[in-house]
Amino acid sequence: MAESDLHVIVGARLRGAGQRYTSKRRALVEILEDARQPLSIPDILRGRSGLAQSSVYRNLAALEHAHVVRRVVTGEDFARFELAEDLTEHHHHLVCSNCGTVQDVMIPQRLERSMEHALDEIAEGSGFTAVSHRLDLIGSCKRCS
Amino acid sequence: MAESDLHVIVGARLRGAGQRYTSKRRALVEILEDARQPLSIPDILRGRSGLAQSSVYRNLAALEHAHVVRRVVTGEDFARFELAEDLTEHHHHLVCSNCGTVQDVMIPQRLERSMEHALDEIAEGSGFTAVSHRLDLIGSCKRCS
DNA sequence: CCAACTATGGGAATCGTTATCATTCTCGGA
DNA sequence: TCCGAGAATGATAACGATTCCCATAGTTGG
Repeated sequence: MAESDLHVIVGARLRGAGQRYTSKRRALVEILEDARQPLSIPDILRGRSGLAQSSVYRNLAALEHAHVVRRVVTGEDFARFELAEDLTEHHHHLVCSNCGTVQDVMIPQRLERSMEHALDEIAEGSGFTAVSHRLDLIGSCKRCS
Repeated sequence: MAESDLHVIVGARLRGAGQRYTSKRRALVEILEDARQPLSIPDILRGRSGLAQSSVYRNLAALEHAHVVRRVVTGEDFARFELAEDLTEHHHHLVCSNCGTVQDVMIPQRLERSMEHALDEIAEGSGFTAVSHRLDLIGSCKRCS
């Protein structure tokens, strides 16, 4: 996806939610785009967003509500955020249970497809309407093991 | 697994961690065993554990450390707990993004196996040592949809 | 029965996250 | 370009789940 396309799409989604696409929010989106893994608020504040902590929280909430970013739950005591999957690519996570870092990973198309198929059946059988799935590997990252 | 076996195993694991298996902790284990889905602390306090809130937290931490219970992260603002998988059965979760409930579900052995195989390869290729995996379906439960 | 140690409960402390509010900025209309 | 309404920002207070602390009660081994 071209750089400009991303901002056009994000802008459209924000306006659709009655929000503006300010320079601060653009900076936030760019920081998330450059990262190769979901970022925590401390990570983002360390970056050069030029945003106050309260604004980072508020803007991430706004972006999440506009389906631009997704909150990733990790078990650490703070949340992590990444761009929504339809702005990047469908992927999963390698979660290090020692240091808490999360690394993006993709799995073979074939497996992804057979998994989705099976999950649809399961959901249906349980009267559950599945919207998405989340597959994380828990273990030790290269640095910790 | 017979009822008594469970308590024998739990007792052994706790003693192995230098802890006692008190009646309060036994009550906690039984509440988790009877539940068909991971329970939150409020859920547990509503039950008849007879435990103070601080003791529930402390005991769940002790049980988690002894590998008797597992903390389930859901994105709600409180955690949920379930018995460790080797005390029950390997399963996954249907997470309702509306009301927050989590329902246990099992997936076909065939898929489970091909998934594990693929995940091992992926982890290895990334220098990651996988210990376990987590597969959740996100969507709307029967009651909410 | 004692002594040492662990568990318990209540409440204070912690810390990530949210809400509040005064100020600043932005966009559209005149 | 200038104005005004509404949105965004930043500093700080409030909130709530979880953890910590400590005095008391219970348990275990000798």
